Amino acid sequence: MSAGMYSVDKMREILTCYLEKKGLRKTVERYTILECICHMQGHFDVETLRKHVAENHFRVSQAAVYNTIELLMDAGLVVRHQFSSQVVQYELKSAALTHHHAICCYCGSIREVKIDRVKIAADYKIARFTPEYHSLYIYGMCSKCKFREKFQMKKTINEQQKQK
Amino acid sequence: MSAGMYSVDKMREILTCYLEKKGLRKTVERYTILECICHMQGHFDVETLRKHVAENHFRVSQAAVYNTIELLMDAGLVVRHQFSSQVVQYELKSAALTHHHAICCYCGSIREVKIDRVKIAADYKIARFTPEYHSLYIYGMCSKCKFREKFQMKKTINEQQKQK
DNA sequence: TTTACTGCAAATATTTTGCAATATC
DNA sequence: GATATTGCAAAATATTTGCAGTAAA
Repeated sequence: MSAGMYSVDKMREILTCYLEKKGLRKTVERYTILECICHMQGHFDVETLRKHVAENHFRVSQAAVYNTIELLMDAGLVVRHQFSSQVVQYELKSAALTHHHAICCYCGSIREVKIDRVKIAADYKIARFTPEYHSLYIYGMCSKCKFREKFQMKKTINEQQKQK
Repeated sequence: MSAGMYSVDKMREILTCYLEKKGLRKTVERYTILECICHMQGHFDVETLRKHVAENHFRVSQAAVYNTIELLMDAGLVVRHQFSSQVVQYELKSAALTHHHAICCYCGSIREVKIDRVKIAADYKIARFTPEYHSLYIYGMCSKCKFREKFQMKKTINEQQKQK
């Protein structure tokens, strides 16, 4: 599932197309970062990505990471998520296309859920707007928290954080 | 539409209930901030809210604004959004319940869209998860950008920002 | 009277920017 | 060779935290 529906090669190809169309340069950093993202499972934040790049290949500056993520989003290869925490998360778009997210408001856990995207897409026919991609975030209570609640042990994220 | 489906009084009541249940204090700041949010149209960020509070009522510290927004989210009165920009936006939950969001990837504009929430909710029956609320973000191209594209004037958000 | 909450200011975290060096075209 | 892109470090922005003072219960 690491690279979702597309292979790493396909991703590189899409990036190349995008860069050529836009007249941008094919730098080693851009391809390296893309490849690292493909090999990371699921969601990631900027810092995690940077460490992953450093561990596996070579050093890339913070600025380049930010630049490249923006570029990859623009190229339609990566999408941004903001779940309950403060940290912005990213994900390969081709992976994101295979699921939605169920977020527990009580422990902050995030679960990927298979939901028929076509069915949902069919529901929104918006006048004067051409949809390209959609994100559905479902907030609620996971089974672990439901269980805890039964035994009067329910804690919200706020309360958990205050304990620190 | 300022307060969505609920009146300001109803909101205050919900807050009171929540504070009493949790054994938290009914401070002037909490009620003032809630009231300001009710009177603001649509989305807002922390800084805008702070200014609005200052203009209309009295000074509230930044820390208190952050604390209170967290608390209001916990109370189920406010929801958080992260659209394309870096700035986190908030919205009254009762208002958010009346629409979803169509976000233009090319100019960053955000449109509220009426979509049958019940229909969407019916589509996700998740095992071992109790849904309470969901957000649907539809990314695509608005009519203005579609028009611009026709005349080879298409610009992405990235390109627009670089011009600054 | 107790202590949760606020204001203030400093600390931390996150993202952007300016500029010289470098690598792509 | 021209210049887009990088690395670096500093600046800007956003959020959290510690602590003394204030006010809710």
